[in-house]
Amino acid sequence: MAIIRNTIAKKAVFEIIQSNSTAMSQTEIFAKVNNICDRVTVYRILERLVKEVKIHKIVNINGVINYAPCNSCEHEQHVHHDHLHFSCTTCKKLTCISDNHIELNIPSNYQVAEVFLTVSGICPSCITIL
Amino acid sequence: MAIIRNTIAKKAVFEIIQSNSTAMSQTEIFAKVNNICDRVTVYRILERLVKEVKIHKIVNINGVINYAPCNSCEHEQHVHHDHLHFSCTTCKKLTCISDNHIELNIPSNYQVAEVFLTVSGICPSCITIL
DNA sequence: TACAATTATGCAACATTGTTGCGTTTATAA
DNA sequence: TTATAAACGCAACAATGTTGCATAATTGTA
Repeated sequence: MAIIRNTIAKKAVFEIIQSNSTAMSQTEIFAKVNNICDRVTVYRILERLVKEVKIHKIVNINGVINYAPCNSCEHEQHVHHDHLHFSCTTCKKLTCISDNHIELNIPSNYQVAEVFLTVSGICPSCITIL
Repeated sequence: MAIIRNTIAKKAVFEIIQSNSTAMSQTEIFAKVNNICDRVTVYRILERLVKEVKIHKIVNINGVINYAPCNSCEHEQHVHHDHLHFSCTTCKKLTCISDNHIELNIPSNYQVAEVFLTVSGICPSCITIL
């Protein structure tokens, strides 16, 4: 069985993700990590944090993978029934919005793992700039 | 005003997308195009078809952009309230599933453009293989 | 405290996906 | 048939993500 290590770089990456109000891409995270570790290491740390269910992956509308802390993930199924992601087409930021209910109507021969509800548009701060 | 041309390559790409049961990536489409045109041309054709609202873009859970025909897109707002995308983690195929209702509860200071509802998991054909 | 085991890292190289510039070709309207 | 703008090919580039392998670091155990 694998022993999980809590390294300096891993702690730093997790801290960065947790303290940010929006989801972050690997590029953004690496920029904030201040050369504490290699680019590849960031990828590997993110992979581990996802596996440990400390963060989760969200794809924004451009196809860039973003990471957000898993605060409200108490349920083992990891299905976010009240969780929505807003993907801003202007600043490309990905924001989590709670209190959204989804009713799924999927044929029973599909095995559902995760539900991603992403809304594209313009976020409040970009609207005010316009 | 731009004149839209219906070239051989464009017709071929559209035909490929329409005749496939699942959404397709640029790579898959290019593979089926049989060297009728360049890789870059496929990208440009896809871009045009999206602009003409003949196909639409969907991002699968890996971040790869997929394209599907726009059959049920009658409404100009282009918001799919009854449309869901199933992203298979095994075969990576993206399938459209209808008859799903989403109730959105987004703060009014956000300007919504499109809604993407993607469900990851295992599709029927991959379940039977397992 | 020192050591062994194995997890984690750095570096280099590569793979995939998508984009841009520019000169040439081609479809369409007149 | 021809002019013109749209579409294309090619080459080069950019961004994002992955893999292999040798080295470093952490943690449990002696």
